[in-house]
Order: sequence, then structure tokens, then C-alpha cells
Amino acid sequence: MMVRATTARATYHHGDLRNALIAAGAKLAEKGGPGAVGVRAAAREVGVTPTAAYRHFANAEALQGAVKNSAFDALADGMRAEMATVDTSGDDAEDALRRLYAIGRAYLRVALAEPGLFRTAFGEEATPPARPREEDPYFLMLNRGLDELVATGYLPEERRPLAEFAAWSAVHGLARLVLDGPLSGLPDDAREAVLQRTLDMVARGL
Amino acid sequence: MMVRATTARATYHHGDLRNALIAAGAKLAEKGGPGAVGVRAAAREVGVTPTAAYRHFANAEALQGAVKNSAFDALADGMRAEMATVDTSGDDAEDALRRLYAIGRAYLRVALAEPGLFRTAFGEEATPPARPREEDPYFLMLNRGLDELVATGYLPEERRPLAEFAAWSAVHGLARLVLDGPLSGLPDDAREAVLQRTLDMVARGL
DNA sequence: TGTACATCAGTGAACGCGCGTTCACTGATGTAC
DNA sequence: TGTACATCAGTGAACGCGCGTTCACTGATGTAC
Repeated sequence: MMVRATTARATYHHGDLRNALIAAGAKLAEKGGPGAVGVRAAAREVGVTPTAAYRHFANAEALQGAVKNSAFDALADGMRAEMATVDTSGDDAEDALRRLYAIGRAYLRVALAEPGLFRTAFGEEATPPARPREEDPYFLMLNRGLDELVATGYLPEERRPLAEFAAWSAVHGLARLVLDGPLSGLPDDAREAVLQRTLDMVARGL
Repeated sequence: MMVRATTARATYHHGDLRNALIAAGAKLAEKGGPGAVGVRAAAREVGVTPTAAYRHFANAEALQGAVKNSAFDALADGMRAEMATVDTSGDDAEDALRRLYAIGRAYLRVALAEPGLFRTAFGEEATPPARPREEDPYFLMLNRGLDELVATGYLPEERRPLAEFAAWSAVHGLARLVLDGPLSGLPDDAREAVLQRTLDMVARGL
């Protein structure tokens, strides 16, 4: 009559242990950061023997890699949800720019809401994740936003190349400085002002 | 007749164990990142019993905090060295802008040259370091650079506020993406192009 | 439709490791007289 | 200038912990006939 960490398992076989371990890893990452993700901890969370995990992952690094990927997914999901609330207003050029701002805001918001996952996604752990950067949804979002800016004439076509990296760097850097860096003590309104200033810089400078 | 990890100690008393431990911690951080900094490891490096370390640091966290501070120092030193090689050329406004670019370049260069220290400085470890951000030399460097831009008329005074954070975010973000993030696989020339694009964005957008 | 058996997915116990931290201790240093 | 003694800065041994990983095993599942 022990209470399992998550849901009790009825059968001897788990059914979907691999994904359960990844989910458990993500939970561990959420609170505790990338360092908290391990084979034993994840197995314990699921209510299974550590050895069982080795059926599904060659070693700890493999599990961490999978969790890292799932952290990226979670961030993308968070951004999508955030983006869904952006409303449009007539003018196309205006809207395109507004969406770009929204992408930046969403990025920071998600980072602050789920710091552990953010740190895990961009942590130094393990090997680089298998997924190519180009396919990552949040990166596509950003690229689409920039393409729109070109389409509506805000951004000259000759300055489109590499713009995604410059814009990403700015927002990503802010997120990291606020999360773990010297900007971590910043009160809410000051942080908001810095974000605004940074996004303005990006919008002007691209 | 054992060879000590660092220099052999002649006397029973070390003389400057506290600083030696911090230096050892920095060395551990250099290769191995923030996670590699610990009481036992640092003591071993110095050639001293773990217990001895507790004379100088209340606990592991205290040591890590000190090492973190020293990592900031190392980065500032690296940047200073890098900056010393920037040559001037007549025009004041031109020079001011050139120096701002140099600061950005130096930041990335140092991060790439000593990734472990960079990660340690900006890692999530422990409590926030005691030192206020305003006093950190590299931050002063950046602020001075921006002030020059105002003085030479490149940057309108009303856009000076918060510019330091926006500029910092951009370069810091690039460094992190290149170091541990999805931009880590980038070949040298591509990275250089992205850096250039990012700095251009900053220069235009501020 | 039933059954023998291969295969799959777990268990349970154990290993060695490095970690942080504490204990009672001893060697070295400095200071009061 | 010498010496007794307090204080300081180390040693050495031990603790408990969680980790990754491996071993021989057993319960559950699916498939060929």
C-alpha cells in the first residue's frame, strides 16, 4: 500500500516507460535544473527500479538528451500558447512588427515561468540534441515573423540574412541574464523596461 | 615524496589557503564547468585535507560563490587584455563606435576561450555573488563605451538609458547560444558573420 | 482454440565512486610577561 | 632575551548520501504450430 510518486502502476509491465521516464526527467528539471536529471531519480519518480530505465536508455547521458529535447518542446508549447493571445489590428506592417515583439515577450515569459526547463534546454549537459535547430518550432516562429517584416516592407530584403540570429541573441541573452545572471535581482517593472528597450533595439537595428 | 597537484607546500601552514582554494576552484571550473567546483576537489588540487578548507569557507556554497566572483574577475581581465589591442584612428565618433564593437568582440572571444569560467560566472550556482553588478569592470567598460557614443553624438542622449542592458543582452545571448546552445556547431566564419550581424544590429538599434 | 516456448520488460541486490560534513586530534605561530 | 601558553591552521578517520551501472533473476507477453 505504498503511494507511488506519480500514478500507481497496475501491471508488471509499465506500457510506456520510456516516455514516463522522460516526463519524470522534465519534472526533475523543472525544479532543480539540468543537474537534477538522473537515471535513479527519474526511475524513482516513475516508481520503477533504476535498472528498468536501462531497458530504454543506454546511459544517463541518453536520458538527459531526451529530457533536453522535451524541454525544448515544452518551451515551444509555452510560446505557442502565449502567442495565441496576441490580437491583430488592421494594418499589416503594424501587425507584423507587433508579432515580432510578441515573440520576444513570449520567449522571456516562458523562460521566467519555467526556469528549470529553460536551463535544461540550453544547458551544457550531454551531447547536442539530435534535432537540427532549423526545425525547432520556436525558431520557425521567429523566422516566420521576420519574413513577414520583409513582406510588409518594414525590413529591407538585403538585411534579412542572419537577422534571426541577431534577434534571437538579444532576447535569449536577456532571458539568461535575468534568470541566472547579474540581472536576476531586477524588480518586475525594471525588467519590463529593459525588455522593452531591448526589443526596440532589435526592431530598429535589424 | 609525493608530487602535489600544484606546488608543494614547505610548511605545515599553507599561508594563503583561502586564495589557493579559490584559484583551484577556478581551475576546476575552467575545465568541467560550475558543477566541478567542490570542497573536496579544490582541497585535493591544493594538496590539503578537505577539512582544512572548512577553516576558510563555511560550506561548499561559500566556496562556489567565491569562485564565481573570481570567474567574473578572470573574464574582466581577459576583456581588458583583448581591448588593449584595439587601435584608434583619428575621428572620435568613428573610434567610439569601433570601441563598442571591440567590447562585443572581446566578450565573445573570452567566452569562447574560457568556456568553463564563463559558465561559472553566469551559472545558476549558489546565491547571487555579493558584488553589485554596477561595479563589475566589464560592465563599466560597456557603460563607458556607450557614454562615449553619446559624447561624440552618435547616440542621442534620450536613448542612452538602459542601452547598456540591451547591448549586453545581445552579445551575451550570442555567447551562450554559441557556447551551449543550438548555435554551438557553427563553423568559425559563420559565427563571425553572426557576430557581425548582431553587433550591427546593436549599433543601429541603440 | 490451446499450449509450449522465446522474448521482452521488469525486480532486487550489490559494486564502487565522489561528494559534503563532522569529530577529536596535533603541529605551528604569536604574544604576554 | 627567553619561555609558557593561548590560539590558529592544519591532519586523519569516519559518517551517510545519492549517484551510475551491472549482475543474475523472474513475471508478463506474444507467437508458431
